[in-house]
Amino acid sequence: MISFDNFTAVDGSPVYMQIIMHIKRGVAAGIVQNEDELPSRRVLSSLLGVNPNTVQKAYRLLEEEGLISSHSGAKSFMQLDEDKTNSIKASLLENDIRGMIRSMQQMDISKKEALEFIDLYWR
Amino acid sequence: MISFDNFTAVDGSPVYMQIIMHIKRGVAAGIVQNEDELPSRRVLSSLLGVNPNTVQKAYRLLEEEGLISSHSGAKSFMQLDEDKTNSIKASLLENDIRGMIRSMQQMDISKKEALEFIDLYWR
DNA sequence: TTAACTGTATTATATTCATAGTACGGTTGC
DNA sequence: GCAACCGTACTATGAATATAATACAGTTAA
Repeated sequence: MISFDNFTAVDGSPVYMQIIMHIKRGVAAGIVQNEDELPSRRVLSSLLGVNPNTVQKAYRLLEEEGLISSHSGAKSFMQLDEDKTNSIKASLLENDIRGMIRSMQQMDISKKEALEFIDLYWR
Repeated sequence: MISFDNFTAVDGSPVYMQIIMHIKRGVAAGIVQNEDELPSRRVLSSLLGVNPNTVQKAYRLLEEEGLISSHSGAKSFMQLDEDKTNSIKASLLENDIRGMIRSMQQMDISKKEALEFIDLYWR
């Protein structure tokens, strides 16, 4: 069962998008694997304190991406292969890193300083 | 006059927030300084291709933060001192770095790998 | 079999973000 | 003085996000 233990829905972006990202980061980390069972819409919404429709939207979009298989009445499962997993990992990584680098460069921070900051804040 | 040359309004977050961040990053970089003149609401909205109300919202929030002084009929100017500038820089830096580190840790990336990625993507 | 759970769908409401259009009075340079 | 700006304010509209309350049919385990 995919875990949402360390999920915190408070970063400004839509909750349904945060749910999607939580799952994709799990996939990128190898924590979420093919055929893993997803919490039901009702269970997850109650766990996160959000509306079932919000979870349904996240799951629907993931299904449209081909990462989840859902069938009426049955539980939902991850539908992954090596290609999908690799492509998710690569895209998330590049996105996050490029975003942070753009920010730091706009703040006129040097690469050396950036590396030092990361070293400092990493725990 | 504060420049919006390299501004691109397409990162998912609200445009008014992107305007605020653009200015704050300029402050953090030392490019935007005390008493610098801001483009008028109408001029900037037309430059960015957004509604004047969107720019007004960004400016209003910056004024409420004490970073801008506006008076009806007159142009708007930055209102900065060393304390404000330092606090903006520190807060932006910490935010960006912590966000990126959280992402990379969720993806199970090691600190060593993280530093290598930054080194690779920095240009 | 049947009760409990599942996915799915619908309607209604509220808030935020952004747009469009208009208006009013203050400031500034010619 | 006056035209051309400026900040500020308001109403109306629409899309996106999220909530609430139902409803219905498929699946599954006791």
